[in-house]
Amino acid sequence: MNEKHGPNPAEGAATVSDKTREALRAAHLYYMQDLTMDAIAHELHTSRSSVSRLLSHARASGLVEISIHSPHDLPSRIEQEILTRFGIVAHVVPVPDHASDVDRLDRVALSAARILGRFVDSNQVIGVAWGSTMSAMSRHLVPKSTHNTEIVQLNGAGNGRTTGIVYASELLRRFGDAFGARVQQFPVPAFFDDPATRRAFWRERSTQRLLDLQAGMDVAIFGLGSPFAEVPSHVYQGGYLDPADYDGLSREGAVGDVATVFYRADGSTDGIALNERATGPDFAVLRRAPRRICVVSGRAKLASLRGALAAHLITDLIVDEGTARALVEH
Amino acid sequence: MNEKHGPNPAEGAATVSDKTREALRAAHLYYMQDLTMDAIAHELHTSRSSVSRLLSHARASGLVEISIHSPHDLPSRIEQEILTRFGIVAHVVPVPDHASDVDRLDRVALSAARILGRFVDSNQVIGVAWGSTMSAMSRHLVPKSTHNTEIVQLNGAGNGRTTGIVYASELLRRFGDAFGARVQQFPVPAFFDDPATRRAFWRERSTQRLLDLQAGMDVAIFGLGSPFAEVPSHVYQGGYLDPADYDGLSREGAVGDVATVFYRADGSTDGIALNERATGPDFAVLRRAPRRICVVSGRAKLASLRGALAAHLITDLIVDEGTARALVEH
DNA sequence: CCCTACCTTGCACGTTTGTGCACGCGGCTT
DNA sequence: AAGCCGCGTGCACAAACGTGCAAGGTAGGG
Repeated sequence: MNEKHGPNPAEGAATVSDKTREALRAAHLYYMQDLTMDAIAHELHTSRSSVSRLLSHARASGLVEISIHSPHDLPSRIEQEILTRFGIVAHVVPVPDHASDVDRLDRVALSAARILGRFVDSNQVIGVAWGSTMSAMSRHLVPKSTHNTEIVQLNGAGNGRTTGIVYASELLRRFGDAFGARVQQFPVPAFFDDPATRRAFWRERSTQRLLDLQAGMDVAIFGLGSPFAEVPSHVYQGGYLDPADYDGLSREGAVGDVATVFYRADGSTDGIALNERATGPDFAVLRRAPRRICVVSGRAKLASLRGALAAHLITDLIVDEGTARALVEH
Repeated sequence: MNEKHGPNPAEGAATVSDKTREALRAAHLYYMQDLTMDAIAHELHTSRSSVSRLLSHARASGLVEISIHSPHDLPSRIEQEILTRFGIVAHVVPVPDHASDVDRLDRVALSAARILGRFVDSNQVIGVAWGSTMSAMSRHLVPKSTHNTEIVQLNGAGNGRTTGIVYASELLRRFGDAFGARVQQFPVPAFFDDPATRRAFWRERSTQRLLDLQAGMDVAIFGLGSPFAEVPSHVYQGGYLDPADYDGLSREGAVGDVATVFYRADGSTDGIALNERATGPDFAVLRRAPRRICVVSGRAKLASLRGALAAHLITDLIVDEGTARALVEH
């Protein structure tokens, strides 16, 4: 309801850098020297609670980075298997089999958000799709300061009448904030009603500028849609598609989509009529990005995932354990 | 009450890798997904205490790595200053000014041990000196598995009648264990009584082999001795040097030593008689190592540090804050 | 086969850490 | 000037965590 903007340039500049400096020192003392927060509070002439908060801040703002290395002599069997079978790097997120789908998605998204920092760097163009997975991720991003990096929206988000999902602009803004990057919105609906409108729009110079950015992406980040799964992705709930569309997709054998562009189990897209109205990048464009990070959770998306792999859309996969296991089981 | 779930009824060799695997999973759940230990215990079908121990193991064995990045737009003033003034990379360890010398040394050593992992890698020869600083470090090393790496003792350690300091062999063994590296002992006293003995010994083929290794070091790690400080380094306490030696050092203007080799404030070593009997590598040899990591704590070693800098012995410095500050103050 | 020594586990307790709340200090508005 | 508002602080309590200890289980040797 309220805007929490407030860089506060007046006295904020000194304060914020001061706080960071203290947080840095607290982090050193806590993580490098194993002091208790009490001891740190004493050294910093403040209270223990403030130290607790300072350390929270240090973690949340990426001053402290916690990474997990599996020893080289003990590689994850599944990740190894995925690498040899599909030629992509997998990050398998451990989630118990009995977890609910929403739990699973949250936990995968949280892990993904924390891994993401490794892929993002200065002077990059980063494409971000839009969906429930990306939305969950956006809430947990660990900031990392970069220069001259741009966040580009990959597909339109249509109007805002969604089911509690944050709007695309909010999502993009979170990515931009986390990395100190400029954000390029793509103010179009998820699907045009008429292919002709799309084509016309695509000829606009402002659209062209954005498409050019997309074509030069260094990193793309996206989830997968799976239109015929028991729990359809949220793109299919917002009223973006009507029964006729579904019939069409079904007839054409579509098994999933990436940023509103649909594909079949073998990765092909030709002849899927709905794609003429979609707003996401053509796969040929998408594949020009050297790193293409896909975040998936839930066995319901297995068919989608297989299709996306067949289409070579993925170079790095972040996936829950159950789905990963199902993927490598023949 | 227990043993409700026996995953591996028959086992033995698998237990250690099993434990690591579990620790890895626990670490993922704890550090990437922010679950509580309780929740993890439930997912792993064990008790909370076991999870606590599992996570301790994960940290202690280097499965989990915690690093601290100061943001690029907020570099530590002191580290920056040292870089421009001396051309070396400094890691300043925050320690309150009122800390005792032993505290200071412990805390710097702890930090240094945790930073060390960044410098160690496979297929390297790593020279390690011997002293109270290195001893303290050795107790906190974070394991990192490497292949074909060797730890080489830089200077002799004499007999074992030391003041509660672990013997050199123990110290070296700890380094070797931490990195899965072979250890090359150097079974000689810290100082020979007679320069001729040293020269003779140096001609031995077994000694030559070790000297060759030293000459090909990739990394050297050492503390600094400061013979004339209020609290002399432990090399000067073990009865290695007698009053005549001290007189000689004093006359020659020695301000410190690296691995038993003494130098003056300007970094020169020529004409310091004691060096003829020392067992550490000549500075010309030492300087062939591309990375030379020096760990220092306490203002008492400031003169030593200045001399070592003048001699260009250091490429990476790990130092407590007070000493760092004193170093850059003119 | 049994015994012993060692290792692992879970429990119980004390310590350490996270967080809602009330207070106090500016700054900004009226 | 007064008052409101936002922010940071410390307190107090609850939650989470670490660890000594004793019970049980395993391996290895007699």
